[in-house]
Amino acid sequence: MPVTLKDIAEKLNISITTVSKALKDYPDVSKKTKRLVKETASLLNYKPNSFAVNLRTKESKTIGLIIPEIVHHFFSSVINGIINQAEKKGYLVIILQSNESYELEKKQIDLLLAKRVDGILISLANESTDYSHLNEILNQNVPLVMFDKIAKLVNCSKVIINDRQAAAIATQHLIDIGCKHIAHFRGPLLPQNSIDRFLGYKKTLLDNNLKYDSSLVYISDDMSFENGKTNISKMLSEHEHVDGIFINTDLVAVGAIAELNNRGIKVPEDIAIVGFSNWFMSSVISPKLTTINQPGFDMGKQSFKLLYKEIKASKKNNPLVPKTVVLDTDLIIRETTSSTR
Amino acid sequence: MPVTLKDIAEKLNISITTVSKALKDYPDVSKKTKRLVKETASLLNYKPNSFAVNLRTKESKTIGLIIPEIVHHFFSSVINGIINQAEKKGYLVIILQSNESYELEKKQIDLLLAKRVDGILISLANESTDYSHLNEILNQNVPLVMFDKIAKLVNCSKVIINDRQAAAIATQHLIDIGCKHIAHFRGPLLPQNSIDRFLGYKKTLLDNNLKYDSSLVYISDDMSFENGKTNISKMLSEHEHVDGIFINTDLVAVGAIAELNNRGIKVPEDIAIVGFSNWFMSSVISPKLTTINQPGFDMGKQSFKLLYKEIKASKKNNPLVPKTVVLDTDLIIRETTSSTR
DNA sequence: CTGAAAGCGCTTACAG
DNA sequence: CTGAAAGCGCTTACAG
Repeated sequence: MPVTLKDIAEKLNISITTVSKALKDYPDVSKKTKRLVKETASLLNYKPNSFAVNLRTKESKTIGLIIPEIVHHFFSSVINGIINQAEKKGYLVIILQSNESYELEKKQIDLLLAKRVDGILISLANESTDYSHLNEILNQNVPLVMFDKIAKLVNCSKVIINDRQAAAIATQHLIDIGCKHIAHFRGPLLPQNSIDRFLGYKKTLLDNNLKYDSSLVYISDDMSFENGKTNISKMLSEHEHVDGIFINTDLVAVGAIAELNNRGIKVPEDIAIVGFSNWFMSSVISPKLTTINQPGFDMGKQSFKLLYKEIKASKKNNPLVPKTVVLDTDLIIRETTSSTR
Repeated sequence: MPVTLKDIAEKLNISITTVSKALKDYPDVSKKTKRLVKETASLLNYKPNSFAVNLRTKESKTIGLIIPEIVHHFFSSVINGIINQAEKKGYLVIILQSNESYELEKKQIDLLLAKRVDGILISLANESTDYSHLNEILNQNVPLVMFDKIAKLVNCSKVIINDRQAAAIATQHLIDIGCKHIAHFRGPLLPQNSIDRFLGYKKTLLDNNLKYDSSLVYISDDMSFENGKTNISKMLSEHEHVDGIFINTDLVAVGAIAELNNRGIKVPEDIAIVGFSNWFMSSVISPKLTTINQPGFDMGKQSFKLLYKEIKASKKNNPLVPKTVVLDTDLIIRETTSSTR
């Protein structure tokens, strides 16, 4: 049986109240009593029963995190940033994976709300179009922060990168090294970041007086290695002059490069490529991938920090005005866009 | 304010007791009352207060997971297997990262015990030599299952692969394709799987009447890409005839291959390589890496299953005899050991 | 079939 | 400086 306040009180012949106050350093307890209580507590290896504390204080120092996919370099970096920062502030993190499914995401939010976590961090599933489950969180006054894959219309704090700008920088880089016919492998239609990267690509073409041709835009349904291969095959059968591709995510880019290698098409001489995310893998393949570095760890850290502030504020019944933090990205130039291989 | 049993009771003019029993389908409540209570509960959107339930039932349906590193293909697969299986059984998972540090691991175990999780899953940090923190878990009668990086001497259930056998198969494969001077890049000295893989390598050499030369064994301190490059450099400066290397983990192998590529040394013609883990990356580099496939997802799944059984048993005060589950691995032959490139 | 009562282990407003 | 008491929201043994 675990030791309780009662055990300490009985041992010292004082009240439970005094024991509790002594342990929490209330000013109205004598030094002597405090010393005695603390000694006894550590002697008996007393640990407060968190279940009771939770019930009394109505908080569990636990937050929930829902992520589309854990086995994913970017997201696991974000997780790392989150639990790192959370631990510093004394919070634990329950992690759930939506598998890009709206239904699962919804169920998991219910789970976390039933669990009465102190706050929720979420990166949306690609499938999620309806936001009632997210508003449900806000209705219950549970602090919510969205990151990376967000819903613009939900009124909560967000941590994102400037996808449109990053995509513009990537596309401009292809133009700068001389590409004239630039294709784009985009993500699914719904996620905001997939849309923004596409818009950044399109705008940059037009800003440079290059023609935008919608048939040069290919969709990677599940953002996989295979998608990269099939998109390349499709593209090559439909277009002859493509000399550069801006690809929504590194994994697809790696698949694309593999297929180009197979076909003996030279990267970057025949077709230059820029990816997105800066997975570790990208620096290890041949040729090494030029890509946009996305600060996963920092995104996790900032997301928790925002959530933490909201938790504090909501405890004081003093809710914060939602805020959007935009993190910097940078272009990492490697072999798939440099001719000095 | 969240709805409580009391709210429902007052609305229906019955007792809290009856409401509670009706919701849990106790047989001694009339059908009519049950219907009424359930209707009202769903009308008011009643959710049991988990804090109160935890305090009463002394369980939280939450387990803790400590892992050395999250941003790691193998471990993130294990996490995936664990939370997947846990969710099916109605358990949530709190994840912590030890960063391969013994001190952190110890602190995190304290955290989880203070939190009174229903059970703990752990894969040990490389640094951990002392096991008192693990025995502390057992002393408090909290179910514990170790996986992958285990301590043989701790008396709990375990889920592992047969590292020695897998290493033997990898080494034998190098011998079978004709290698005569086989080096080994091993992991740090402490972890059991690093020891076992080394032993499998050594034994296989001897079984094949090849000489075991300890100077052909190099240590990768932090199992990094860089370790692979520096080990290769060191090895090439010390030995001339090496024609095969069995490398403890894929990331190091990828670094090794990169360095060999840089130096114009042909893989597998000059030096053949077998890795360990089957990271996604391994099938994407050039040449593609022959490796041992380690079933991460399944290891997570089995670990949770074992823990779940122990939780059930310990609730009935009927503790299980610790059990070790050994999962199968297989050799994936790719280009770094095949001459048909 | 229904309900009063005890109790899980804390915290804290209040009295002395 | 100390402590009795109420209460957080449930569950369940027991009485009727």
